[in-house]
Amino acid sequence: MRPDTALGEVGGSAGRPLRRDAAENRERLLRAAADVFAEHGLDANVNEVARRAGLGTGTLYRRFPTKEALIDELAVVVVTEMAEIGRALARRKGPEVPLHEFLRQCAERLAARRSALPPFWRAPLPADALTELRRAVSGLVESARQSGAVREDLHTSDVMILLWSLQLIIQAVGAVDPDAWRRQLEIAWHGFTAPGPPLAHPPLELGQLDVINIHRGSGRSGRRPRPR
Amino acid sequence: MRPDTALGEVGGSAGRPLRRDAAENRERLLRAAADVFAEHGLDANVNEVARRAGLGTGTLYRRFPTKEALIDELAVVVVTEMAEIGRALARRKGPEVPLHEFLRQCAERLAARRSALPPFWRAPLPADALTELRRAVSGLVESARQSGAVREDLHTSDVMILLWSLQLIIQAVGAVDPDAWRRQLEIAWHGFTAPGPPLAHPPLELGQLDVINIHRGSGRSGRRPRPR
Amino acid sequence: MRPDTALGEVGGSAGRPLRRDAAENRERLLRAAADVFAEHGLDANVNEVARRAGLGTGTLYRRFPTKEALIDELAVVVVTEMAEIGRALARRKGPEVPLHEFLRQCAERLAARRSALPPFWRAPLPADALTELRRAVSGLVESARQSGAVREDLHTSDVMILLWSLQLIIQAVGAVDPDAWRRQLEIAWHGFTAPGPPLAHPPLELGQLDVINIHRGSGRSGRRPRPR
Amino acid sequence: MRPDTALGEVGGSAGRPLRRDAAENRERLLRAAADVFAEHGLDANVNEVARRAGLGTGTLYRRFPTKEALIDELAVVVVTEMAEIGRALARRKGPEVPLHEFLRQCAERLAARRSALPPFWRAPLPADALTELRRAVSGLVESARQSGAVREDLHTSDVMILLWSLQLIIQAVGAVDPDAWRRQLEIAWHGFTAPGPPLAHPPLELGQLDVINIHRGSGRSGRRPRPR
DNA sequence: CATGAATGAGTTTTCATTCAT
DNA sequence: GATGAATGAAAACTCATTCAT
Repeated sequence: MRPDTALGEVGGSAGRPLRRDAAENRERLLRAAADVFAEHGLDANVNEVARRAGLGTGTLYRRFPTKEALIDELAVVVVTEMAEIGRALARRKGPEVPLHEFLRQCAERLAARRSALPPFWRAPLPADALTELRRAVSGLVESARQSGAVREDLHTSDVMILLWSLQLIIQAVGAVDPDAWRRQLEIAWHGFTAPGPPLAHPPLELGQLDVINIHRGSGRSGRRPRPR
Repeated sequence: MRPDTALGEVGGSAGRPLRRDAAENRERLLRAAADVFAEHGLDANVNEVARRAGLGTGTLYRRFPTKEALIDELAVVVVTEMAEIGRALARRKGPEVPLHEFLRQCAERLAARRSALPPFWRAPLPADALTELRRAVSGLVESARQSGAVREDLHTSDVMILLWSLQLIIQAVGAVDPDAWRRQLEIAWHGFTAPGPPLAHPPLELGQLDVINIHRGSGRSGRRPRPR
Repeated sequence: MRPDTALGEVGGSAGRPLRRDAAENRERLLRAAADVFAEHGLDANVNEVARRAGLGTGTLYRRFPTKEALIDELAVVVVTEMAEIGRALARRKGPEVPLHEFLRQCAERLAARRSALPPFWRAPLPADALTELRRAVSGLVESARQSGAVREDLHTSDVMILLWSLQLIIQAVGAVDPDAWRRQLEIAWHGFTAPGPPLAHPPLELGQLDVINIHRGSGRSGRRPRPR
Repeated sequence: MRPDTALGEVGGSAGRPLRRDAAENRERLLRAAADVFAEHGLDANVNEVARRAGLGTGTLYRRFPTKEALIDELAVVVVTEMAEIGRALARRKGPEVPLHEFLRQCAERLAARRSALPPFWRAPLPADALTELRRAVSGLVESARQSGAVREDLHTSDVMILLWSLQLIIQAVGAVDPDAWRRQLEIAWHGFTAPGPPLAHPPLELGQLDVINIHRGSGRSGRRPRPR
């Protein structure tokens, strides 16, 4: 999926420590951050991230202005990936229901990236990334509804919430059963497709998903830069 | 719905120190903790909790030996409440499906306690409380299966996971739409009841729910009590 | 006597931050700690040490992971110095009794370092340092015995205990009479050299000196580092 | 020795908890304090002392206005005991050297009271108690000198310092060898009695022993009462 | 009088962020 | 550009002392 464009060695000529390319450092830091946050939670030490990336603290701060920004970036990576999955499936023609496949592939990616998930809880996510995802999901939901694959009144926000729930399940019990999400997705899909009278309760407005509040970055914790 | 014995108002008109009974202080602290953690997340300052309760830090630490213990207690309150709801419904005879009513009432309680939820994420919860809840849910699932209200292969762990998901939804978007969970529960219930072939994927073992890992309170900071 | 390499002045004229080398900071911290502990005892505030060194608390904790470690290091410096004095005298050829000279020089050093002594009480000292000292003393005692300078049954532990006593005297009354130890050493030396029947009571085993217990730093307070 | 005058039950008539006599409480507290301080050092918690005495904190504070006072009292008990030993021996007629016997009995008492020793380090000791001890020791030294049992120039302060050293030894290694002091006293006594030219260094003035500085109660630590 | 709950300043330690080298 | 030493505010927790019951 998303090509790791920045991963190739860019090399240098001097005999000293090969001038590492900025883009490569960025990748190293993101990978290290994913690991460290997965192990210790978002409270993990930012120096530990730098150390794990084999870089200095200063370098980390050159790439990401704050710990906040680093975490956000991790979340963006995940969300962007899911948006791309959605767009790819929308293009594809075939007999299977793209929405179903989308959920499966997303969960698969989430499970693979399990280490990068803690930040996913963070909200508000950078708006752009979320908007892309929402747009992609909307299209899939629309076409699923039109093909009669899911109930008439299924809403995009219902799918978004399912994604969140799957993410929760993967993060929570993935270590113990990496495939636990499959059963829950199966059940949830039954919920999406089961026939019956319209749902009694209205869906969440999409805009409301922006204010998701899981604590972290809302109830500001952490040092504030020292004024000089 | 069940009087708010655990965290509810404990009398007193206004005056000022109305006779600070130890038990009352405990309640004040739990209420304050619920509020503060809801506002700032579990990283919230413990002194803030004491201040909000109108008590000294030392008093808080007299009741709860550790920040950890305070948080756990908050979670236990919620879990215990749900177990009680389950036991009450199991006793009740009537036409409605107790499991469905159980989920509704639980969600209702969770929504009412929205401010007390952050700690609910914590795991492992003290084992006793969880065991009670699991036992209650098991009974409800069993009878629902036997009455044919839900699919044959619905498992207790599926319901537990749904509870977690509802909790997530309430915590995440409850501020913006306190009733958002109703729709999601409706959909999920359809998933539980929809007819069809057996689920392709096996359920989670109940014991595995114990190792849930959400990273909060693992990346602990601050003093640890001096070992004696 | 021996240049003050360990804690002594480390150059720099006046200006201000003269190039804060890590090693220099370490010395500054040790010197500050010696002073502060001498003034306020081992219960002294660790922040005060940092402040006295003109450094931030964090810097102190970068060099010494724990207050404990800082104190230990101070003790090690003193003990190591005494071991070196012993080794130097063992090499030296001459008419005087090296053991006597050793005691004199040690006391002289202790008196000069009076401000650094509180931690010396701490036990158990890091084993290596103590072992070195014990080995050096053993040699001196042995040769003193063979030359007939001291009684046949003088034991290394007797000398170690005398060192402790001298340290006590210096710490206790040094402020009021910096030379008080001279008289006590003189008396004690008479005790070591006086002829007569063998001592009626057996010496302490050397290993038993390891378990010395003076209670300081056992009644620990404050944060413990987070376990990794 | 010192009769435990206050130990008898004083009894009460009411059916409720026998009104414990104030004097008895005092004794209980002192005994508990000795134990606790011996176990944890002078930094030990004052509540622990009360608990060990089976009394409330308030009761402790009714008997001793501050922790400081409690500690001082413990030291006074020991010093007073030694003064009494001295006076008793001064009265006794016999062939043995009373000073030698005094040191032996003192050490014996110190070893027996090992648990009460930590406070003995404290200085300044309450003046009255020390004065008594000093007076008693002076008499013994004087008569020992006149009988020719010890060197001409032995000074009272030399004996006082020996007492301190013995105390140190007992406290430090008593747990491992309760009789270690016997050998050290033997050696020291040889130092007191060995013939030879006068000591080259002058004795400490007795008054100077008052300013002994072992840290604790000089470099004021601990809470200061909150001004109201 | 005795009790023990309450108090809050003070302690040790952490860690996001800066900046001299 | 990269580094990692330095920083110091903030956090969890303790405990001598007070005082309502």
